[in-house]
Amino acid sequence: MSYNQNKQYLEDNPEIQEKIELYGLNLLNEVISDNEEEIRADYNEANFLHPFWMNYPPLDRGKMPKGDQIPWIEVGEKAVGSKLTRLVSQREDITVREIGLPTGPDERYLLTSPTIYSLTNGFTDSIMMFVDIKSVGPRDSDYDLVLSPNQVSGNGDWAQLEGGIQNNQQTIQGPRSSQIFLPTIPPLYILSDGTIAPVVHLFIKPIYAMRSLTKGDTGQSLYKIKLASVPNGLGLFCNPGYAFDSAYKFLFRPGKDDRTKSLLQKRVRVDLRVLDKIGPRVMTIDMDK
Amino acid sequence: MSYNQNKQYLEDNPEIQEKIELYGLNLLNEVISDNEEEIRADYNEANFLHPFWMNYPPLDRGKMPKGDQIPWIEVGEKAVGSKLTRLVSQREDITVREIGLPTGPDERYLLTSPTIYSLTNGFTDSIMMFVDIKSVGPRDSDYDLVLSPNQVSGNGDWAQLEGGIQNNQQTIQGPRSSQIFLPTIPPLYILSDGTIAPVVHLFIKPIYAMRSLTKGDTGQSLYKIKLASVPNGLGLFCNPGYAFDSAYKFLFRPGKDDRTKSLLQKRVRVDLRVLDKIGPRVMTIDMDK
DNA sequence: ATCGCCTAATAGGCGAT
DNA sequence: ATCGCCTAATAGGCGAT
Repeated sequence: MSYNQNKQYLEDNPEIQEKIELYGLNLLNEVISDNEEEIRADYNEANFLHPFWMNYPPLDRGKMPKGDQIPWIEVGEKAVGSKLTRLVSQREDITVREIGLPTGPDERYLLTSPTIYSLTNGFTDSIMMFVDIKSVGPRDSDYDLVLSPNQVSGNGDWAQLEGGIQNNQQTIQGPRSSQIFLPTIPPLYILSDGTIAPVVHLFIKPIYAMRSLTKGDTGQSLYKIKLASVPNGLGLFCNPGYAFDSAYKFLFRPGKDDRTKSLLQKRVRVDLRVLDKIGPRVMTIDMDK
Repeated sequence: MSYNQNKQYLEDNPEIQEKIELYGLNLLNEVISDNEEEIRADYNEANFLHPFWMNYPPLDRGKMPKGDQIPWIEVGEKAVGSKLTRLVSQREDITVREIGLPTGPDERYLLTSPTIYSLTNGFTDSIMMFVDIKSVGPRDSDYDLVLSPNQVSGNGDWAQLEGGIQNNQQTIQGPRSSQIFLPTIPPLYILSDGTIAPVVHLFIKPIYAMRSLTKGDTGQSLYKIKLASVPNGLGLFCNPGYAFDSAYKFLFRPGKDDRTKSLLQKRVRVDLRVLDKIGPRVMTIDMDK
């Protein structure tokens, strides 16, 4: 049970976890800056290619779609999300491994680097990168993340050897409403070769403009990218326990699911305005041409 | 409308399209062979990590699940699919770009290489790789692919400049039943910089064993990987028109969707036993330890 | 061997308050 | 500003015939 020992160490030394979370955040920020041109070009290429998909677009969905918007989810997942994973893997001192897991976010990989070794004072040279792409257009909120249980880690207790890790349910109290949220991800993994891999949760939020609304133009083009680092389960629920700190009230708010969704599977909202108060965990990058 | 000119060229020279399809197939095969160890290790790591997800597994789905199987979709998509994309991008003479598109398969990217330039006699140096991961366990067929409309290209007519590309609906006649299938992907793209990118459709089929069934063991481990190259829309429906050739009867069979699915959105089955007759388009790689 | 019955998980637009 | 109403698209296990 080297798991419990290492979890305890991370719990007792929250500045270590914070360092590697900011390392991941800054890494994505750097990679975006270094490749801004390519990201914008490939994202906006979807508009140029309109004749190739216009007769078979992803169909309107949800409640009362206005009809002038095209679901743009996959453009961001590929031209930003997959691309950044490749670009990260090409960095000089970084090694990437796609470790098998039956659930998790869009992009997930073990990232190994001597930089992590020195940031953690030799505790580990690896982190489990959990990166999800969260696109929005001009009609949805650009200041929150809607997260599924499989995208958030919890306190990660592992009491019985045969029992596996377990997370506590959290009551999410918003200004008007409340719900339960049950994160399903452990705060760290111990791999078969002994690698200690704390989980780092990053979110990439491509924000697109609907040019029909602003410029009398057409297409949905990349406007901004927001980056966010959400603390892992130990930081959120153990030490320092941001989720329970009144300084960060409404960090979590109820998500987008309706009452037909099973209580324990509901998504939660993370408010970037509040997350930003915890530290330099939110970045906005202008991607407009 | 350089599109029509280039489409015509490819249609008139089906051996060119075939060459790049086999190039893509062999590329994936090589990359798997060269990295067999890593792929197997990362895939099977999901079993070692059982304690980390056992309390929050992906839930059983579909009709009458037996209860001893765990949805293993994402293990294959990441430890095989995403991994192969990264490994391809690391090849010496290959460049990868994640071109934005609102629909398509799991992995899609523009692949540029001098090898393509010479294979096509200078027609183009690039192909649009459309790669989908299709996992199965011991209780599903290992000899067919179930393909969504967004994973298959069609004849790709582009008549009116403003009209965009259009594909013909196909009637799929199986031994017992029939359905309509409407592919939604064009056989080639012309990018904003003039790049001609014929679409190459490849399928990676990780086959896992349920060790509880065979060895009195536990876990779902990688057993084989099948690779398949499905001809693009020009080859299938124009020239030579494999879909209509009685030598390849039942290449397509009805898919897995039920009658509630809109007629034009139904998936189709591609029979690997028949596909194999078209040429060396199916490969099986033993991945058992 | 054929084929379709059947449901989890993801995602974010947009209205109601 | 809050929050939940609401639906497309993907996927493959497994039974019925």
